[in-house]
Amino acid sequence: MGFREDVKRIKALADENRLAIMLALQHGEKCGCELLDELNITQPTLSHHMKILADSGLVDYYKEGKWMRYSISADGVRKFREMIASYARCDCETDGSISCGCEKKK
Amino acid sequence: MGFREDVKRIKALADENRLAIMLALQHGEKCGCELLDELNITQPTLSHHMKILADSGLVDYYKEGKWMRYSISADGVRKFREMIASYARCDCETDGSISCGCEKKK
DNA sequence: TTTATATATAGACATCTGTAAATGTGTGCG
DNA sequence: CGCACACATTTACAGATGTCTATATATAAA
Repeated sequence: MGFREDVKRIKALADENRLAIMLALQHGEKCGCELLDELNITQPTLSHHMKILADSGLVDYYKEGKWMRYSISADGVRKFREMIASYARCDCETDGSISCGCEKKK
Repeated sequence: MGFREDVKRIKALADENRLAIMLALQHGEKCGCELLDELNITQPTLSHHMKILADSGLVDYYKEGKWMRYSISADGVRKFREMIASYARCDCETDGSISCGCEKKK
């Protein structure tokens, strides 16, 4: 029972501004100042959100001159969706190959 | 730009106990007292979490005698994953049929 | 009816979270 | 160098969230 890391990653997406950022990045790389133009938040707040998204693995980044270039991590979003699917699924979707150690009681 | 409802649904999954509950329900219906045995929380706290999961649409429920029977909502988890995928995806995964009104600036 | 069981609600409280103002760091230009 | 721009960090604070205790409601059994 160690869901802490998954909770942290899910929380990365559990914010209106961070959802808007994910959409804004879906058509390619952008720098912080471009994102700032699209969101009604201050620069420190954006910096805060980008750190959370980057830490979660959903967003990649690199520095170019004085700009930070942000982009969606293809691998990050794929793994994220797989993680979500491991919790948000029902019995009719399990393939039977996954052991969970559960016992029916009574 | 109204992500409030999506944020609310994502937050429903952003908690360690609620993740544990989703796993506990993956093999079929359970009542509250069964879930209580598996989680180290008090009954009011479980009641609180079940309300959040039910409100999000991830969990179905009905009352039978003095028991509340909880189960994963097949439709709920499917729609949830689709919602997640609309945010957690990259350019290489878009099919081009989705208009977003974005303009390339500069 | 009394008692036990299952669940919900109300209230209090500590912690977490998003936000902005102020400040610091780094880069590039003149 | 001095200055402007892009971004990060620190600090403070209001509001949200998870948790419990206490209490209420509902169902069923004795």
